[in-house]
Amino acid sequence: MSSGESRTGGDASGRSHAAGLAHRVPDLGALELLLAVARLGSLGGAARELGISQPAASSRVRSMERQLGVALVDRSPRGSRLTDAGALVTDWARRIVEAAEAFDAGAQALRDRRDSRLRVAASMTIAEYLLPGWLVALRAQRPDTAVSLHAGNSAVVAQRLLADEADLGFVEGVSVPAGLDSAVIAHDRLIVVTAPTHPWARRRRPLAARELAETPLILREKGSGTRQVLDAALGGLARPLIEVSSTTAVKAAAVGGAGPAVLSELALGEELAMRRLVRVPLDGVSLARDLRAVWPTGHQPAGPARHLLSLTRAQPRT
Amino acid sequence: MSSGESRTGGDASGRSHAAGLAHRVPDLGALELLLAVARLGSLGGAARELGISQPAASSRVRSMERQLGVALVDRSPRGSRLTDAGALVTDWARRIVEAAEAFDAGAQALRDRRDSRLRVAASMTIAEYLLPGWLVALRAQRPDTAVSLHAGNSAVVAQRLLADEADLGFVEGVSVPAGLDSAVIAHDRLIVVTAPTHPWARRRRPLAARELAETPLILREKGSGTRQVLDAALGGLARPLIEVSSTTAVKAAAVGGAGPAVLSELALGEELAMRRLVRVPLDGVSLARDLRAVWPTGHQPAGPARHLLSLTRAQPRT
DNA sequence: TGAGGGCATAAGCTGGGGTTATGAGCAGCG
DNA sequence: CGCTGCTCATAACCCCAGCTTATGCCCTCA
Repeated sequence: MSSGESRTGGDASGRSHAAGLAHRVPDLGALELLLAVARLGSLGGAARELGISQPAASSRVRSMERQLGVALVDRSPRGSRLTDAGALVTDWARRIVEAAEAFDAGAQALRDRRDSRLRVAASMTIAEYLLPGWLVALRAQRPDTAVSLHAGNSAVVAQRLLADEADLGFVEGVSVPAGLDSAVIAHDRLIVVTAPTHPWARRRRPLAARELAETPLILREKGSGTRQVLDAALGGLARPLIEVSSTTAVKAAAVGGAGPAVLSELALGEELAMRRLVRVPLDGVSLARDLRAVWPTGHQPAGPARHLLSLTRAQPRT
Repeated sequence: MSSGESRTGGDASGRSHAAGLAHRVPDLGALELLLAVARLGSLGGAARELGISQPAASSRVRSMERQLGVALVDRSPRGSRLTDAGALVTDWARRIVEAAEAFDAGAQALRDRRDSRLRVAASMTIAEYLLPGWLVALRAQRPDTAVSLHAGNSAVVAQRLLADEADLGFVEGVSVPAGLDSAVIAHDRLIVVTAPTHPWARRRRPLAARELAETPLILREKGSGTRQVLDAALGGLARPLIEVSSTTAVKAAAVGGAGPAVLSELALGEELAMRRLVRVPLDGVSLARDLRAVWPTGHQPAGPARHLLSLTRAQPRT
């Protein structure tokens, strides 16, 4: 423990800010409560909706205000309305709660494995970024559909479908595995990104295919959908600088300045918006790829599978 | 209680699922812990990083696994690695934690009001959707910059800047208030959306400007940036079906099927992706608008203001 | 074979969040 | 004009989730 003590003083380098997040952000229950208050205009009403007592709600909101150092609701003898700051906080809180809903829907699908009526197999990128949203939507419309989820690469997805261990699959590879029918549900594109400090970040002239092929890149492992597409586009030439097994690890390496990386734009929303990574324009190579729903040839999706499929269509191009 | 029971049937309805979210989703502390375990490959290491004891970390992860009904980490005598399911869960968890970081950065800015070195005034849409991300990035680069935030419409932003109550402003209106210099930092667009059940959702032919002007719409109140742009584009003709004072309320009404709504595409990411709302193509009207940073004429942003400004540039068009 | 890192178990404390019971401010109505 | 009904606040009490320290086992490596 003494070693622990001695370290504590240093306050964990740059990460000290993130460390106490949980102490500075109200917990999910409190945020849900705040949303309910916003919607219903009354502490007591919100309490009833969440199945707790009115004093509990009152004290919880109060302690949230103390924690944030900001008045969130105007209490009056005939109801409670959000303050200006409260409205803003509530909007930010909603993002957390929505992320939590997606988490919940996903986690439920990982658990339900046994008796589920709809068994889904999906590639990692889709399972990470798209599926939770679909599951939330599905649950909203058909709350009683138990879904199970298995994530793996294209080969695994195909295998599970053909072994009747899954009813519906999603793949992101460049080709559709044999024995499966498919429908395109969205378009994705791989993009080249670097840390803002990298020389390429300031390039104006688009990168040529050859340059990309000749430069060592941070990449997903061979066999991943992302890698397949890139190799195909470059003619199998992609040179790995580092090879890692998750999108997250690729991003971490790129943000850390290890070098240029190639990633699905699906995975890069936040990083691009916050400029932790910047996109490098590319010329002469098309890294577009289709995201597809797949199912065993002949077995048109029906029932819950068909319903989920209908939710995934027409991903808008913003 | 009994009275509570009887009422519950009424409006809770679809929302019943959301009620217990906090019981089904691990709290932020647990999620942070999971991320640390993923990054460090060891429970004890993660515990040290978060400043808690190793048994605390162990038990916390265990109870998280119990709660989710899924094994998340493979413990071995020489470290812990995520299981496949654990990797997926961790990725979903990261979204929650990121939303929480944005929340925290925003909340901090609402609190710091007093002694802050950088005072920001922003329009609602920007404060809601863009600013928290910028603040997170700013904090990552300059952890000691205390920022304060005041949200209001363009007029309020201008007033605060001119009264030297703010150092930097952000507006979304159609024109730049007098006395201010500005720089375009991003492009936004208003779009027409309806619930998927609305007849317009199935339209193939784009909507003409006249049709839009003649149809009663769910709108933000007069004076809001959104409304200004729409009125300008239609020649002051927009007919309100319902007028509400927050983006959220507009979305809620639209999702509920009250009618078509006009909203910033910034506000609609989730809703479009999950198809709670669908976009109606529009023809002959340009609802594009610039988002601008503004400051008192002559007072070029310097110091922290300049730095924040540099983070906001070049919002990528996806 | 002993040192060290990693995880688990056990026993005990603390506090946040819950409950019930009660009071007080304000609106609307017979 | 005072009752009824809605709101929120305060007080006193309880419980358990999550923390701590102390310990032990397992495995690896020098």
